[in-house]
Amino acid sequence: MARSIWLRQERSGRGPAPEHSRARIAAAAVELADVGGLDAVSMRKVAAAIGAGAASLYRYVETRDELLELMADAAAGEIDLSRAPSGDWRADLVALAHELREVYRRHPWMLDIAPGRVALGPNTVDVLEYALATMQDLDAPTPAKMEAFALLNGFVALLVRSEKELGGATTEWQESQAEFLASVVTDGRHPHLAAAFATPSQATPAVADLLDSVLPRVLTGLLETGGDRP
Amino acid sequence: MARSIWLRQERSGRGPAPEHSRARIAAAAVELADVGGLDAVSMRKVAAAIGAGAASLYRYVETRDELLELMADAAAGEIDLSRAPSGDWRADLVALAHELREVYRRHPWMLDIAPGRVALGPNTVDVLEYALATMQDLDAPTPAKMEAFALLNGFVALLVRSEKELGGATTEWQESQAEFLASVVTDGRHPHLAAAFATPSQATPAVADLLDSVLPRVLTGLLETGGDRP
DNA sequence: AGCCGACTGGGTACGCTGTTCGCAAAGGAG
DNA sequence: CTCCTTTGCGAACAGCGTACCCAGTCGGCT
Repeated sequence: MARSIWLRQERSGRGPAPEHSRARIAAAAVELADVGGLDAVSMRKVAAAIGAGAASLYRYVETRDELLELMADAAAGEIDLSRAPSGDWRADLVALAHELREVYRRHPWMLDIAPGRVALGPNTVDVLEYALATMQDLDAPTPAKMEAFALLNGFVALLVRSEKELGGATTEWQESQAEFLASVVTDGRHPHLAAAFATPSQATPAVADLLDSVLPRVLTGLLETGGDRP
Repeated sequence: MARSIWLRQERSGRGPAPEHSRARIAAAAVELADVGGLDAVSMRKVAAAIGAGAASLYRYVETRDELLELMADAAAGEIDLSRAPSGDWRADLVALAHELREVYRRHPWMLDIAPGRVALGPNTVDVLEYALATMQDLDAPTPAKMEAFALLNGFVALLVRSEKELGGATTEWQESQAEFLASVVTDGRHPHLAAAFATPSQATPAVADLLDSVLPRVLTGLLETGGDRP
């Protein structure tokens, strides 16, 4: 069984010192991904970015997936955990969600990484520790707290994903999607969908910030088993 | 701009009749993915599965992504939409979520496809139409209903993802993750995490079915703007 | 009836990918 | 000073998505 990259030390003592560092490699990879998406993160390109040969990268990382782990954890490291928990766990978690959202916005490729494997590294674990600290006075079973954290993460990812799809420049792909949708709307067999598109975008309330409106409700529902009402 | 595959007709009239069909191709690709994941869905393998040359696939599909669209829509077609809306939109949406979850469970590769591009095809659009029909008596702005559907989808995906990670056979990767976690727990700098793992899994309530417990709350929060309470 | 032109199937090839292997060079430990 | 571990990396391999081109096939028009 292969040990996690975080359990292998960077320097092995003997032999020549490595010319690069995990941090530098991760930074280079993140930069590439920020510009060209995850597809731009190939072993050859990352190696070239730090001025190394492609095969040399494998001295630092066992597979490409491990490189992605490095990147994800580097991104998690951007979250500011210095603010002490206020005592209001709901507010603290929502604040954490905001912070997380900024990370997702800065590094959209995280959306293509996160779903698959959660991949905890040192920084990710620190974030989890912070979330648990936030909930320390809350009387809820530990698994529920874990689920709450996972849900928070997934919820934020979902939000950023949809805001990336809706807003922003209209891609060619979106246009062809819209064209198909138009043909569906006019085929007569989808009345509700047609009605939905007939309304003149009735004063769209600027997509209320679901982070502040819905997330607290979700967390409450998940963590406060007390006074349940249907 | 390239037209959506759903706007191009399968048969072009002139010339020899195609030897295969989109449905057959999609079915073969789905079968491959069910067994070996999305990685097993290569143009060459799919082509071989239907007894064709690799290059021939491009007569039916413009890119591999379009093939994935075919697959996703085929999966969406497995959802049973025959039950008429009951009048209780919440119950109907939860039932739809259950149906959706079965699809995700049957076709885990959907989890690696859905996040990126929502990719509406004929079947997907039918599901959306059904969801809207379910909410027709509900007095909420159309965009909110759309968000609710997207959220429902994302929520189900999130759930299936976590149940796939937690349950099931312990992979080698999970073991190395656990090993790292153990080292973190014992390093003394993560007290809350340590405490979380110290509790003897206190009567884990079998991960209550979040679909029935949390989803209705989320939907309520999103769609019922009335009597708001902090 | 015959032919033209549009269409399908698919072999081949290109550039890219992740990864492995083997070897030369380098430097700490004894 | 020597030995042995470790590093860097050129070359190679299998597999990928995709473009190109040619041969063969058939529908529609004349």
